[in-house]
Amino acid sequence: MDKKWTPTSAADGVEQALKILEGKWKLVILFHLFGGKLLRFSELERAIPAITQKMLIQQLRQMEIDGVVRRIVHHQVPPKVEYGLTDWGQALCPSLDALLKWAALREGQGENDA
Amino acid sequence: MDKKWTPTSAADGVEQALKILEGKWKLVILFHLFGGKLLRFSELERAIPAITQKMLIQQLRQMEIDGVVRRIVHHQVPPKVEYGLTDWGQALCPSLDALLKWAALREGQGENDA
DNA sequence: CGGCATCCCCCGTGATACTG
DNA sequence: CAGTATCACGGGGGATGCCG
Repeated sequence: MDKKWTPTSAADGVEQALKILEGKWKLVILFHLFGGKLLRFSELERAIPAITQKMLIQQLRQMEIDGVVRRIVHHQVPPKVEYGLTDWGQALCPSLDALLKWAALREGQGENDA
Repeated sequence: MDKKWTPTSAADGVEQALKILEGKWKLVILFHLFGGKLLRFSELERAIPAITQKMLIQQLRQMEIDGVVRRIVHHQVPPKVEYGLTDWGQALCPSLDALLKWAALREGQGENDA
């Protein structure tokens, strides 16, 4: 399976996966769910102050559809809904972790902030 | 250095890095530069048929500014310009690789195509 | 608390044509 | 070949208000 994949053919499959992560907030949300944490809607809102409810729920829903995020509803009042990663979502952790390390590397590199 | 980073503080730094990868084509381009390959402008164009010149040069420029991509100009006619990853860009390879593996995992998972 | 509906605006993106 | 310039558009994303 890990034969000499041409970048072209590999990229083809990758682009599909990439679309799942597309969007301004997907990765940010995932990072907060990183490590199998379960977070309530409001917790995510507070964790990502810059995001709006609409965007949060929208991206959450899309990722749920894409099978990356799972939604756990607790039928009670007041309502309580938690979000976490699916197994496949967990499989993203190595990538997220690598990304985390990469970001940390930024110190002292050619950072060039906007 | 790898003390107990709170996700909040880590995410703060990560979000900066994430913005660098934002955009419809950044990752796709990076995947084609993956492995230290040097590609000419026209080669990238052909490798990513769906992209327009404008988008290609735009994303390339931004990534160059962000220190992820390097631009090698060969002063000659006809003009020849090659693009590759910087050291910091190379540092993204583990992430890209992990992403690649994750994408491959998609077979037989809960794929749910749009 | 968690979520949906609506309106609206901006900017990311695309198409086309031109230049060094 | 490797860009730049310009115009146009669509929808992603923001603000606000209401509902179960």
